[in-house]
Amino acid sequence: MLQSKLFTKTRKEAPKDEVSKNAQLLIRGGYIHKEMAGVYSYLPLGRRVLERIEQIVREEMDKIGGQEIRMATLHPSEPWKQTGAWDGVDVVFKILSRTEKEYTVGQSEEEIVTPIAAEYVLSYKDLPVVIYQIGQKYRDELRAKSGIMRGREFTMKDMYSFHETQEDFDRFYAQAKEAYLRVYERLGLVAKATEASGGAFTNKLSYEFMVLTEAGEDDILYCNSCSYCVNVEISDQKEGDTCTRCSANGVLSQAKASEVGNIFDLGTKYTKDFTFTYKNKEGIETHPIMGCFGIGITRLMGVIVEALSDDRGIVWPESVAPLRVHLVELGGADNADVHTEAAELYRELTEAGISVLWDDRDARAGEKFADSDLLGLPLRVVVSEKTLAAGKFECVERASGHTSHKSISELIGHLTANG
RNA sequence: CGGGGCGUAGUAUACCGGUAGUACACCUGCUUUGGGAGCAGGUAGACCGAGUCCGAUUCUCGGCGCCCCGACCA
Repeated sequence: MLQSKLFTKTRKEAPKDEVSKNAQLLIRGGYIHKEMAGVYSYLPLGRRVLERIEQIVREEMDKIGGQEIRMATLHPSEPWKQTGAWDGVDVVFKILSRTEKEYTVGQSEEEIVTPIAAEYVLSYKDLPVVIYQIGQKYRDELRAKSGIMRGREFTMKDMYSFHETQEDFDRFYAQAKEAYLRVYERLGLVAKATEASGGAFTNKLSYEFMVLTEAGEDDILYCNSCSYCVNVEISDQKEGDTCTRCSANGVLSQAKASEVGNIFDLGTKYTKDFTFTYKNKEGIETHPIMGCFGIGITRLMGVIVEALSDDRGIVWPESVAPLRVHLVELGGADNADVHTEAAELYRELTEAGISVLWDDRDARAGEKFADSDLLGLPLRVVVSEKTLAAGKFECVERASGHTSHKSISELIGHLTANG
């Protein structure tokens, strides 16, 4: 990708109506565009990041048997009235058509997925079923805030599972928990599986997956010795208390965190609402047990920026960076050899399957470096008169600042070995 | 939804009851070239409506929008 052709530009200053770090940096970098409070469009670089996050989530969901679907965005009001959400859940958007017919858009999609599953699950032999989608969600929040971390429109992976027995549900629930932790690890985040309230339909606990960040909206208590972590909303303990779950007498610390996923036992709430039954081994109509598993894709993107950026800009982990290499050509407009060398490097890297943003603009070094820091691609490779003379390119890792000098073959070897 | 704040070029800001200045960005030219360059010239702006006033971007009221705190977030 040529930076001179990229239609977005960086800017020095963030718009004054954005206070959150994630929105400031993402707008300055040209990753996103604000449409209105809580609603953002994702521009070429931002879209690439989202797609990479989605792909990691997709791979991990597929590994535990998830089958991806895509549900409708526009929904009839009837199923929402059937479950009580139309009048009972105040974040549900209500749309009135010109013929006065009522519609809504999904804020979570039990109302849509349950009837779909019911159509195909007729026998205990058809269970379990695990289906998910990655798509837009809409919530009529009274107040959007924190940039892309809490909007009225956002991207979520929502997965639903249907089971014959509680034991089978519990087995899958444990698998899902592990899959979630793998997702966050691959994204370069440290997430804690946090005990939280189970919501409206169960007395059981649920897990929220929390990433420690000052930008978060939740407060959690976590043990410094074991993996125990709990949302303060449901905890009767406090900071400094001894952890009751671990054998090592760990101490609880309190911290701000952002919820980037949750997994719920829905019991038979929805399968009963939609009279979804299957015939069990005895031939008796039975309601499946249902689970719901969410991951906030756009929120994850915001959390990654919040958690990993520094005072010069964004620092993308290798796993989600929009492109791997920022090829920065210095003085190429006045030195044809530099430009030719940069073009050659661009060609070879691209042919080796490595994604490259080539800063081929006629701009000064300071501006290019500042832009490079802001955009936050993992590896900057500089081509200039200096590097031509040295016969090696200057390679700087964005995250660590570590600098090395490599030939084309060394660079490609390095990137393909770690790719 | 309660409370607070803010709406001036693409972005960030200044001043002002007499129609607006600066910086960056953008366009033209020259110089410069390893950490957001310099000079010269240029394009571009008062959220909407009503009121007060000879005159409103400025004051008042209403609307809309945006931000923050809180509440809310099955």
